[in-house]
Amino acid sequence: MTVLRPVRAGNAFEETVERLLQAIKLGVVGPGEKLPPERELAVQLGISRVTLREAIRALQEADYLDVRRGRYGGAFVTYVPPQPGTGDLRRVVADMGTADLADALTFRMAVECGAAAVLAAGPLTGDQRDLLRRRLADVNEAGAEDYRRLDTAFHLSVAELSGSSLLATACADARLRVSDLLNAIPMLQVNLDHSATQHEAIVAAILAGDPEAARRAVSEHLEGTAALLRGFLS
Amino acid sequence: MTVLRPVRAGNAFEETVERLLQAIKLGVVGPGEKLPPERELAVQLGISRVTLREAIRALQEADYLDVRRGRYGGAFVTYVPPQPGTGDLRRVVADMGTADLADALTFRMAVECGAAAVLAAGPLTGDQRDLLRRRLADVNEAGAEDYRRLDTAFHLSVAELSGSSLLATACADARLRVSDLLNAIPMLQVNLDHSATQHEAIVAAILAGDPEAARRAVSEHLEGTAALLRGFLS
DNA sequence: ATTGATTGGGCTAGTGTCAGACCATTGATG
DNA sequence: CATCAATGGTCTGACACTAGCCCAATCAAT
Repeated sequence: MTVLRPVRAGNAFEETVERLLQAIKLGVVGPGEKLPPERELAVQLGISRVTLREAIRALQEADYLDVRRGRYGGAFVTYVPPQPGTGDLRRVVADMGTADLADALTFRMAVECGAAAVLAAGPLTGDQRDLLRRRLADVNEAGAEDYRRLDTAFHLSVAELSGSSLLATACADARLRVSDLLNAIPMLQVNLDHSATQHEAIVAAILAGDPEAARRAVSEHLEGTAALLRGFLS
Repeated sequence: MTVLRPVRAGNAFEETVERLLQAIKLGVVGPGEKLPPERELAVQLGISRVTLREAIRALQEADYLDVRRGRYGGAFVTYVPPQPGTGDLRRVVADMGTADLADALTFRMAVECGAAAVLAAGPLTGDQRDLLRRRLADVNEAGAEDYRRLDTAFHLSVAELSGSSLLATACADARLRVSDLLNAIPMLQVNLDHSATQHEAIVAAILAGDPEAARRAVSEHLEGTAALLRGFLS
């Protein structure tokens, strides 16, 4: 039964590593940037500094972080997303299992469509409209190294602007579950152009305040990604 | 930022109490039924028996459970959902905060609409169709005491049949967040009739394989509940 | 009445996690 | 060059949680 599932996913250390890995892989803290100071971060994550430091050390040893002491020191992100190639995709899928893959794609479709619809339905301030346009522009101007990160930022912005933190969390979770997959598929210019058009459509629908159109636009966009995945797998 | 939120909601004891309360309030284990044996349940919840027992004792002292020793003993649910009255509603809302309320309603709307659409889109086996009809019939035949529980079961069935365990979990979570509210609003015959019609529409759309209609039907249904809440609050 | 299986009740030793204090290093600033 | 603020590094005592074991109660089957 769904409700009598494990109370916690693992011990505090493991969960913390997972979280930091999320922040890094999703590009919340990009390459060269640093995590917040330990004391601060520990509070944000609701754990003790000791546990946080263990997690940081693990990521350091796995070459995700470079930790420097002293003032202006900190834990700097060294991880750069791998240049994608189709070769890895099957391995990534094998790692997560096809059932989980379908689950993740379905979940993502549901929550992101929902977030876009909610956002389009509500009134938007000028700042919010600007942010949305800014993120859209960022993706369009992005080079190959930054593309995934800024694409993620765009999608998460839609979720966060919806005003529902539960939805935003769900979208972040969903995105994370597919991020390894996305990183493994090659970026072809055709697909990038296609995505750009779809991103435009999403923003247009949201700014126009048309929930149905927004939902449809997101749906088509994500369906495109899913189709791409299936294409590389078959 | 969404991704650097607390790693754990509280200590194991608190989270366990919360979970068991979920199971009880959502009617996963109905009045008079008993929880699984401690050793078994502890494994399911991924916690030690000691911690589980503390949680059970807390619920026992709060009169949710009656614990009996010996063979054929166990932790029996004594909790019966309170007969609803509008008086409590304001207090419940005050407890959770209006921002959280809006968040919960939004989240629920997104995930349940998504689940219904997914379910309607996919092919359904005969058994699945039967289960759906069965749950619908259960709600319609339910007496006042069983109504909320069977209504929950109906909604959760839609989510679980969608085949996405992530979505099902999200729906259960969403339902839980509003369950206190639902329990606090009075059940008027008009509303029950209205809900019954909407439930029929949802099932019809799903069985017809029409995702758009299914989404719309769920949306109207939940919007009705939300409106009802607003009505009692204003 | 006896037995045996099932279940809750309780104990202990070991490990995980926490809060808080203090130390060590770094580099900008005066 | 000395200072100082910000930051990572380390230690300690307390508490939470776990695994595993054995005890106590209950009740159907014999």
